[in-house]
Amino acid sequence: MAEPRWLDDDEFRAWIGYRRMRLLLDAQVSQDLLRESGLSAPDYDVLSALTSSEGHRRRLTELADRMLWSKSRLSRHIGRMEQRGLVSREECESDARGSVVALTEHGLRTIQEAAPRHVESVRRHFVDLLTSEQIQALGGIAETVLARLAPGEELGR
Amino acid sequence: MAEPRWLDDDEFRAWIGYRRMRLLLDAQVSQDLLRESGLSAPDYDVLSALTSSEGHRRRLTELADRMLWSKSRLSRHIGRMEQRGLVSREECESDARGSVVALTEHGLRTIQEAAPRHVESVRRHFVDLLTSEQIQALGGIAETVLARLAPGEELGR
DNA sequence: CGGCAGTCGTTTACACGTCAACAACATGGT
DNA sequence: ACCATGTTGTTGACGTGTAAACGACTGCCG
Repeated sequence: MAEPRWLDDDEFRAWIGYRRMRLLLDAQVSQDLLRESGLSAPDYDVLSALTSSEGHRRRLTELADRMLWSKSRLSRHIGRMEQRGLVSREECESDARGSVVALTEHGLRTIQEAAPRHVESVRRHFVDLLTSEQIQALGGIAETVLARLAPGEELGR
Repeated sequence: MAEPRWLDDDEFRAWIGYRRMRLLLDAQVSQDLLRESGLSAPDYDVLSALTSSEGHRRRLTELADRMLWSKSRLSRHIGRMEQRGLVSREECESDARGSVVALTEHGLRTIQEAAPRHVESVRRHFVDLLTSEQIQALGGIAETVLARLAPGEELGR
């Protein structure tokens, strides 16, 4: 095998820094979320995706695709969240195989209370530490990398 | 609760972009690693940390601290890697409670063959897509965020 | 219509991580 | 030397992710 192009110092710093940031930042934000709102990060993602869906409900496969989760994973997770009363399963009218996942009243209140604290946590450990130039740079970096990994995806609100 | 400072468009783009990049980039790089070298990302991290240790061996707790892993996780993972002949456990001379984890001949060959392919994968999906300004910016971002989460850590080679 | 490839969601078996408890040992003060 | 306290690495119980197989159902083509 030909000698590869090893990473130079800047590249190494960026890659290792990214990996370490990913480890610590996600752990910290998840911990805050769990302590302050009783939600795991995946819980929050599910509730968040449902909140921004029409009628606060969505087909299981649609939801899985949107979240980039496997159907299996989502099915299991929805089962657990259903036990806790955060979401509910409904039959799909147009397809007898299908399931529709819906936000419950309790789930809605939970995400509404969790969201502001979560935003504060993200600010505390991340956004507020960076300059607006850095924020823009990171947005551009993510966009570039994702354009290759997930063509045709938008980072819309 | 007072109305929180919601994220503006740039901040939202950076945060969501980061989260989605983390999801897809790590999945892609891990998949390459497993297909090309038969190693999981955690496997690679362990081998990598051992390779850059004196004598290709290290106390279990030291290794766990360095990797930011729990001792439990490392102990279990070392057990599995031992089964595959990648590492071996030795008794510690200076502390009868202790274990020393050592790279085997097979483990060394494996990481040496895996490294160039892994670097190529990181380049393909990440480093080579970015300008040197973006690489430097990301290094700075990670450094800033980590300074708060892991005070007194260095991103040394 | 009838049949059949394909999709939907669930489930089974397994891999892997965490937390808490544990035995074995180290360490420091008296 | 002795005991209290803390550390080390492993383990059991558990929660959660994946891959593959599955039954139920759809939709299309002959």
